[in-house]
Amino acid sequence: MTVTLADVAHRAQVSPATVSRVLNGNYPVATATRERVLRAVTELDYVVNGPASSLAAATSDLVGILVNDIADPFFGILAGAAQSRIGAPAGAGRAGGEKLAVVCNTGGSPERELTYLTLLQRQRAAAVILTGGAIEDAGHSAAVASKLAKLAAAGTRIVLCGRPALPEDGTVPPSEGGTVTATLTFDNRGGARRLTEHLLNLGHTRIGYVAGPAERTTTRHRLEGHRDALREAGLPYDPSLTLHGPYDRASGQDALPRLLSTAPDLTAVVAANDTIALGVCASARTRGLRIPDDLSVAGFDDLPSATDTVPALTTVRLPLHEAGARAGLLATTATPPTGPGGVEPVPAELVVRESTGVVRGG
Amino acid sequence: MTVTLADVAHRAQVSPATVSRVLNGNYPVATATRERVLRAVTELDYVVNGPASSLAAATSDLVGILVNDIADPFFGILAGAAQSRIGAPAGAGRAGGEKLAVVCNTGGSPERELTYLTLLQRQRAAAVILTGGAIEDAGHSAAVASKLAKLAAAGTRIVLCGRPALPEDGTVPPSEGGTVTATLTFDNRGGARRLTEHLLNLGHTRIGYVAGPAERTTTRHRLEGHRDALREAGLPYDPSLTLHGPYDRASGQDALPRLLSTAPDLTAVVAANDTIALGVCASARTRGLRIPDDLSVAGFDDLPSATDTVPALTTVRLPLHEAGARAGLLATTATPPTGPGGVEPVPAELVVRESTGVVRGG
DNA sequence: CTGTTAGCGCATTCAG
DNA sequence: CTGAATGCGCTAACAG
Repeated sequence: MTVTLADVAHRAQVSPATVSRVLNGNYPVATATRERVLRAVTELDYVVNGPASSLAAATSDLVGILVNDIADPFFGILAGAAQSRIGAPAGAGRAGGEKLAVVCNTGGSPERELTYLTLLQRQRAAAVILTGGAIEDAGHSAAVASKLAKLAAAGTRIVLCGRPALPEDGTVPPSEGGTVTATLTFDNRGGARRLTEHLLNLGHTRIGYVAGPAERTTTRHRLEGHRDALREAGLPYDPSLTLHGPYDRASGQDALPRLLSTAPDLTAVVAANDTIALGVCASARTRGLRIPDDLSVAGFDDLPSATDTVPALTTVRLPLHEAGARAGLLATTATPPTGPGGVEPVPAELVVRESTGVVRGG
Repeated sequence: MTVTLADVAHRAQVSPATVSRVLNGNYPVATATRERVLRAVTELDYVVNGPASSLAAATSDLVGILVNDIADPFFGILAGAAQSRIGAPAGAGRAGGEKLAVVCNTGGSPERELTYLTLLQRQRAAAVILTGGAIEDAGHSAAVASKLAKLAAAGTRIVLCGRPALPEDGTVPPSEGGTVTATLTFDNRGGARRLTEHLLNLGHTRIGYVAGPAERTTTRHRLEGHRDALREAGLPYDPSLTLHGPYDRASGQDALPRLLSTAPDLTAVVAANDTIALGVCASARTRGLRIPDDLSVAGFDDLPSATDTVPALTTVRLPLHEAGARAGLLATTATPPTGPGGVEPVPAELVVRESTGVVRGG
C-alpha cells in the first residue's frame, strides 16, 4: 500500500542504503545514480516515513515554539518570524531537509507548558523555543528547568526568547544534563523605566499602572522599571495605583474605573502592554475622558494595533520580528549566541506618540 | 544513557508488552501490575520514544493546524480553540495519551502550504486542520486536493475550517484514496450580503469595498455577498469602487484615499475584514472624516479589536472560537460531522455598532 | 490478564 | 562510490 524506501531502491536498481544517502544528501553519491533515484522517488511519489527515520537516526526535524497566547499578536509575530526562519523555505516544492517548525499554545498554563515540553521530548524534537514571560513559581520553574536540562541532554537545542536566562545556581543537578543553547532577554525593565521617565518629564506624578499577571517575569520586570523611574525621581511608589490582571483588553477596561475611584487625581496610566492599553483607552472614551488632555495613556510592545487608538499610543517598541527570527536561527543552525553565557539582550525603545502629553491643569 | 521501555519492564518485573499496555491504556491490565509499572516509570523518569512508537503503531499523535497568518487574531483564535480541544488538557501532568496539536504558519504562501502538508504527511500526522480561505489557483488547488487525498488515504483525518468543501468532481482520481473528514464552511457570502443590506437600508448607495487578496475564496465569497445585496437592491456594481489588497491594516489605510479620489461621493466603505477596517478608520481620522457622520465603515469577523475603533465597528460576527473548537473535535474524535457530505455551515451574524449611520446630507 | 515473537521503515556501520 | 547486514524502541498479533 504505502511506498517505502525499499520500493524506491528496487525501482532505481540500487540498494536502500543508496536511496537513503541521496535523500539525506550527507554522503557522496554518483550524479547518475542520484538522478535515477530521484526519478524513482518522483515516479513512485515517495514520502519519507518520518517516525522510522527519526527512530533510526535518533533525531527528528521537529522544532517546537511555545507561546503563552496564540491569539495575541505579540506571540504571533514572534512565532511567525521564528517559523519563517526555520521551516519550509518558500519554493522548496519537494520538502527536502526542512525542519517542521510548529507552534504550541500553552494558554499561559504551567501544566500545559510542561505537557508540551514532555510531548516535544517524546518526539525527540530538534529544538524548542520558549517565548514570552516565564511563570514565577518555584515548583514550576524547577520543573521546567529540569525538563529543559533533560531535553538538552538528549540533544534538543533550547532557546529562550523574551524570558530571563535560567539560573545556574544548581537548581538542576549537572548530572541531569545539557544546558540552554541561547537566551534572548528583552529589556523590559529598561524600557518600562524610560517610559515612566517620559511621563514624569511631562509633569505626571500620579501614575496608575495596569500590570500583567502577578506571577510572570515580564510583569515583574516591567513593573520594576516603572518603580525604578519613580524612585529615581524621588517619588513614592503607591501600591494602590497598581492593578494586576491578564494581558488582555478587558483587563485595561476594568482597571481604569477602579484606578480612578481609588485615585481621582490620576493624570496618567501606564499599561503593561499595548493590548491592555487599548482597553484603558476604550474605558477612557466611555467616561468621556480625552486622551491625552484629561489622561495620558501608554502601552508596551508597539504592536501594529498601537496606532489604532485615537490618538496613537505612546509605547515601548520591542523588535519582535527580529527577535523571533534570531531565535529561529539560534534554534536551528550551529550559530553560536553572541553574549556572555549565551544571553543576547534585545533592546526596548521608547516610542512617543500622541497618547501622552503634559499634565493637565497647566 | 536514555531509558527505554525495556528498562521499565525490567524494573517493574514485567514484559515490555505489559508496560506498553499500561502506557497506552488500551488494554486490560491488573491494577497491581499497573501501579508497579507506573512506579517504575516515575522512578526511571521514562519518556516514551515517539518515533519508535509511531513507527510500530503506524500512526502518530501529531495534529497539524495550518493557518494563513499566525499574527492575525482571526487565525490565533481559531487555532487556539482547536488546540485546546485537542492537545494537552490542562491537569494532565504526565502527558498521557494526548495528541500534540501544533500550528503551522503558511504565511499565505501556496508553496509553504504544500510543504507543510508534505511534512505532516511524512510524520504520518493523525489529523490536519486547514483554516481560512483557500487559494484559488487551479494548479495549486489540484495539488492540495491530491495531497489531502493521499493523507486521508494514509489514515490522516482532514478537517477544513473556513474554506469551502473540496469539489467532488473527479479532480482527484478516487484511486488516490480517502476523502476529507469534515468541512466547516463560514457563511461569508450571507454575512457580507446582510452587511451591505444594512448599509443600503441606511441610505448608502455609493459604497467602497476594500477586498482581500484576489485569489482567495474568502475574498471572493465576501465580495459576492456584497454584490448580491447591491443587485437585489437594483443598484449597479461599480468595479472601480472595489480595491484588492492583503488582509491587513495597511491595506485599509492605503485604500481609503484611493477610493475617495476615484469616488469623492462615497458615503460608506465595507472592508473585507476588521483589520482592514481599522486601517480605513485610521485613514479616515487622518483626513478629518468623522465616522459615521461623514463616512460609514464596516468590517468582518468581529475580532476583539472591532471595539477598539472610535466608534466601535459594525461588523459581521463569525463564531471563531466555536468553529475552531468544533474543528478540533472533528479532527480527533470519531464524532461524525452532521451536515450532508460532512459539511457543517457556520453562521455569520450582522453586528451593528456605531461606525455605520444614515447617509449624510439627510 | 500477561509473556513471546516479530517486524514497522530507515540510517548506519562495515565491507567491498 | 555502493551493497549487505544490523538494530533503533516500540506495538501487535499470538499464544498461554
